[in-house]
Amino acid sequence: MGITTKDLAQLCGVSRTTVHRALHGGGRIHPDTKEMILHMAKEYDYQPDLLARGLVKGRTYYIGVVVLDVQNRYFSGMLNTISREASKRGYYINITLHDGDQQQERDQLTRLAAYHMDGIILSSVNEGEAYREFLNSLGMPIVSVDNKIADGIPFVSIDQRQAMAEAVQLVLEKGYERIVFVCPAMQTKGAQNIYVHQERRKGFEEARKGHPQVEVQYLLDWSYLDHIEGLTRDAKRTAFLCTADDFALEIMKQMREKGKNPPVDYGIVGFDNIDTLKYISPKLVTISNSVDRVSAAAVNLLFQLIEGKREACGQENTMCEILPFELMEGETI
Amino acid sequence: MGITTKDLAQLCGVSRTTVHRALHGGGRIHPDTKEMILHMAKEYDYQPDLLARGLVKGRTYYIGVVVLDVQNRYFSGMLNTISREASKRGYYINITLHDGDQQQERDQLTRLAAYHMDGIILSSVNEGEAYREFLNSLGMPIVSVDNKIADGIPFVSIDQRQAMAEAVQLVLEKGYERIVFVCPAMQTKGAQNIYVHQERRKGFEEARKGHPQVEVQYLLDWSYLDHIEGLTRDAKRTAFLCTADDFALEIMKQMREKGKNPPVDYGIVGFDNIDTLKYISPKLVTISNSVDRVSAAAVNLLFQLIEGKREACGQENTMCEILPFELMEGETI
DNA sequence: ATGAAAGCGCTAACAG
DNA sequence: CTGTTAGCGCTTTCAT
Repeated sequence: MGITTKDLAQLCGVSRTTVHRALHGGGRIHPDTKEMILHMAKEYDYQPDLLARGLVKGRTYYIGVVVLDVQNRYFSGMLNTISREASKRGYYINITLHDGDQQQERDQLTRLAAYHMDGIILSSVNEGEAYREFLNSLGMPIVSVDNKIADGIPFVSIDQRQAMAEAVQLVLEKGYERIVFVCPAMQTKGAQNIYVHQERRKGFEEARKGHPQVEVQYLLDWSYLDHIEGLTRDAKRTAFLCTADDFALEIMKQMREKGKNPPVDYGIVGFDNIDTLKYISPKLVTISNSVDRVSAAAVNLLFQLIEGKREACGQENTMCEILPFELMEGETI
Repeated sequence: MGITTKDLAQLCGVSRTTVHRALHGGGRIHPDTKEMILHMAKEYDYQPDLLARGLVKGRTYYIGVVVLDVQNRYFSGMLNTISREASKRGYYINITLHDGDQQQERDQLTRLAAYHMDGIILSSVNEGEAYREFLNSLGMPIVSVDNKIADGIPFVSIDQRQAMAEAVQLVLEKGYERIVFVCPAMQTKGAQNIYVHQERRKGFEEARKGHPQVEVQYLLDWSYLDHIEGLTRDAKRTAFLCTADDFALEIMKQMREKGKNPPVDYGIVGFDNIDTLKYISPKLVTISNSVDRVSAAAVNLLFQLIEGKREACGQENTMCEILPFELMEGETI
């Protein structure tokens, strides 16, 4: 393709080592030689071969990012933040998708390791001890976002349970008599990042305990849209509590077609605060997952691991960061 | 990190070449030796170093994708399609963002070239002869999406002009008396993929020619939202023709706050058919950019260039594909 | 101040 | 059927 250091050396009548010194400033080199070499380098548009450099240096200044899907608003926000944070530090990112497939996630990770990524940010659909072993075997710094994979794997997240509990609190304060908990994601084990949904559900269960007078219904599979209307036919004031904004949007869309809208006909709360919401009316009550902050924190943590060589996968002290969330006001409750 | 072929050779008491043969099946090798080596490879979880392989083979089975931003619905759709199409063929993608910055785009491309990507899919904010030179100097197959960069650079797109012309036709048929052409993207040269907007504008100009009785207004800068209301105060039936759905959504949002909604108070048409629209009511009339088809075609074209070695950057015959678009029915006109 | 030589891990051409 | 050798392009150590 382009010109190599060998070619440059020949053109300048010096050795490759000298060329290297001119380009990187190591050791003593005569100013004139240096200038001449740099001039030639520019002249012939020398570009270092990054594969070769990576091979010998053992680092590539790349961080690998493995997520489910770029089309998901949540992930695309994350990728933007990660990309910018990384490039501030002179790193680039290599984005790959696992599409919710557990094996694909493993494959992507081994490939990224084989390409000598300096670190990994991972939104996993795997978990457990065996997977921890696997991750450790890759021998590279890894930070998990949202998902607690296993003890010893650093992760960054918000307090999902607490967030959901506050949502429940809000709904109860408004006097709703029936809560429908919507979480179809749990059905497809492995095809979603189910950990966060599990946590949200736990938060829900804890919060409802103190309020036995409130009726609770669950919609836990992908046919949830078929049951929405039946649940809003009687006089009981009903609120839908969804573990993701997407579910809430689908419900609102379907109800609107029947001429029913929140907060008059029913109440509804989402989760994540995806930015599609800014175009939606009425404004959905939701919880901001603070994707920017979570992503930025993940990058920071990863760089500590990479550069400070802070025990990447220490068994004892799981490094994790729990960040604040925010209950977003809206018009649907 | 892991084990190398050298280690394996030592462990098995053979040469590295034999190990290589066992793993890749070239040449004659004794079945027993092969089995033994493969067994050992599994045992010690051998993973080839992809940097080293790329260095020697000159190919990485990676294609680089350079786009403005992942958060833009249009690009995220594109990335999903490209990723899936590529992995069907055993390739992976390396996604990088240029954030609308012309220099950053160049930098990303040179870096991707330095990493020996086998090909590039590019949504550019650059254009012209000088840039063509630059792209050619990279010496790798490149396909541009949407944007005709220069003669000789293959590209894939829909017929933007024709699409916009049809939108104009539709608006006129509905009897609107004033058309407001909304295209703030043109203002920030270099910060958007302005080529497509230019084309759309040309399509608009051509289509309006035959209809001098219709009043035409332009909103061509980012303060467009400030002028919306003034344009809908009189009795004239007004339609907004936007060069992107995002602009249309912003307008609808603002108007809704004033209690005005399409199609009663005004008409509005978007462009791109981003998938956020499915949650929006009333349903926006728009033009489907067929992002899936465009992306898939781009990947196909790129693979023809990569594998068939079809003249990557032939001056004479620009390889381009113009795909069909679709005018999407809706309720806002 | 400069150069020679070795090596990263893999592949490929040529011997035996 | 197997091994030896050379080389991808870069960095690094040790000599001069």
